Amino acid sequence: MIRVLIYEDNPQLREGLTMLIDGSEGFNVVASYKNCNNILSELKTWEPDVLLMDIDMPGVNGIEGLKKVREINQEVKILMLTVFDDNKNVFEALKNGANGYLLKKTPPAKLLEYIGDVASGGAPMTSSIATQVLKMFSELPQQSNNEYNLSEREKQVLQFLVNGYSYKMIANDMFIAIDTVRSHIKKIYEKLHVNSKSEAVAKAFKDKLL
Amino acid sequence: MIRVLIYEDNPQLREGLTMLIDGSEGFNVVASYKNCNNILSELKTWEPDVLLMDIDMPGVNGIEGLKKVREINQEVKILMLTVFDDNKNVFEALKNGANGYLLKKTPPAKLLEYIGDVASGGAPMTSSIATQVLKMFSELPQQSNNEYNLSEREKQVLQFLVNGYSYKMIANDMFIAIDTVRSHIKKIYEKLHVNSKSEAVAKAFKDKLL
DNA sequence: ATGATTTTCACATATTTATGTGTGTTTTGA
DNA sequence: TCAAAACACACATAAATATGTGAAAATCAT
Repeated sequence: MIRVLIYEDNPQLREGLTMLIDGSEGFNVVASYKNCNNILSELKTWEPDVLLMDIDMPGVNGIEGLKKVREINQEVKILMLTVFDDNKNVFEALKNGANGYLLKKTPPAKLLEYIGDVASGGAPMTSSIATQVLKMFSELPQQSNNEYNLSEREKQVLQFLVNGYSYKMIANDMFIAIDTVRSHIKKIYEKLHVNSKSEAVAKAFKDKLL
Repeated sequence: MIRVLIYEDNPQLREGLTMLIDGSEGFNVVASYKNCNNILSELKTWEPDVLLMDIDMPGVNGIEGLKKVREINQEVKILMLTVFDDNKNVFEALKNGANGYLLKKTPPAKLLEYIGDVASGGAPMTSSIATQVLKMFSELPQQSNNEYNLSEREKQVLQFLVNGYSYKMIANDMFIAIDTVRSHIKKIYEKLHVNSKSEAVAKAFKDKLL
């Protein structure tokens, strides 16, 4: 028996969801609320397996509710529900540990399947949500093949620079003379086409050199 | 009629997939290959709607094949197939524009459904793949709430620092005296708890301040 | 084996940066 | 309206950085 707790501000939809889920074999709606203002205590009371959480709710919205729950409970599965596949919210929800993300227009049969999925450790997403997730991934900065041919020693020095070390500190930590540090850094600047420490550091971050 | 092109090195599986898909209403396997060494010309020849691409293949592997295709073609839908849900490969594939990611153990009926999904613009993923994707998201660095209370002017100056400007250049571009730049920077260092330009730049990147 | 690259160090110097201590306006929030 | 920031500027000085030139050992690749 999968214990489901529902957060949904629209009374009709809340009722509908409850009827649908509660009326199905193996599912049990333990409670439903119109906002998640008291979500933490409610969670403790009902000990659900799955949370169905609307995104757009007055008061504490779904994302905030999600965060609150995840601060104290990593176990309960959380399925986000939304009308629109709003890019920003999807991203926020997934980052904060939602287990799945469904559009409200998902057909009832699918919805039950998804709830079962998530309860058993899966991560259901409607197709359109998954499309967005993939788009986000493909928009991630490509691991730059930027090949500056830094030597091992030069990479080490650059790492120190990134960590905010002065020449003196680098010399100490690497057991070499400060003039050697200088010459390494001069070479690094040549290879990176920069001419200051901060530019080198910036480039190291931008191009993920380390 | 959905035109499917298959890349799979295992002959049994290749045959099996072809039989299954070709024998189904609305699907047509235009060709199948055991590696993607000549994928670009084959793509041109067959003009498929969907590419079924195995990840682990001798010669050019699936990820490489994917990259090759996406360099010249953003239209064709690409479904990655794999035995294991290997974290690294999933990530690489999604970053490089795969449209979906399936485990080979996916039941035939589901497989056909997924191919149909992807052909119509969806992004099918098996539940276990989706779980991994979500895990990656939740492991992304949280958008730092780091509130250093930098003033507008200070943010501008920091931006210049990140871009490798010297005090002199900043003074020029901001139409203020170099001593003013100094005092801004001193304040910035206080707020960021650093005491050098490169540390400030590094912190700006790490904490995504700009 | 040997030419190329890397790593190491030295000396010199101009520029930039970091830090301290002030002084004054202007903006902003309580 | 009044204190607290923010913004602007000045002068001074020690420290760090950037740049040049040169050169010897160690390591690598063909």
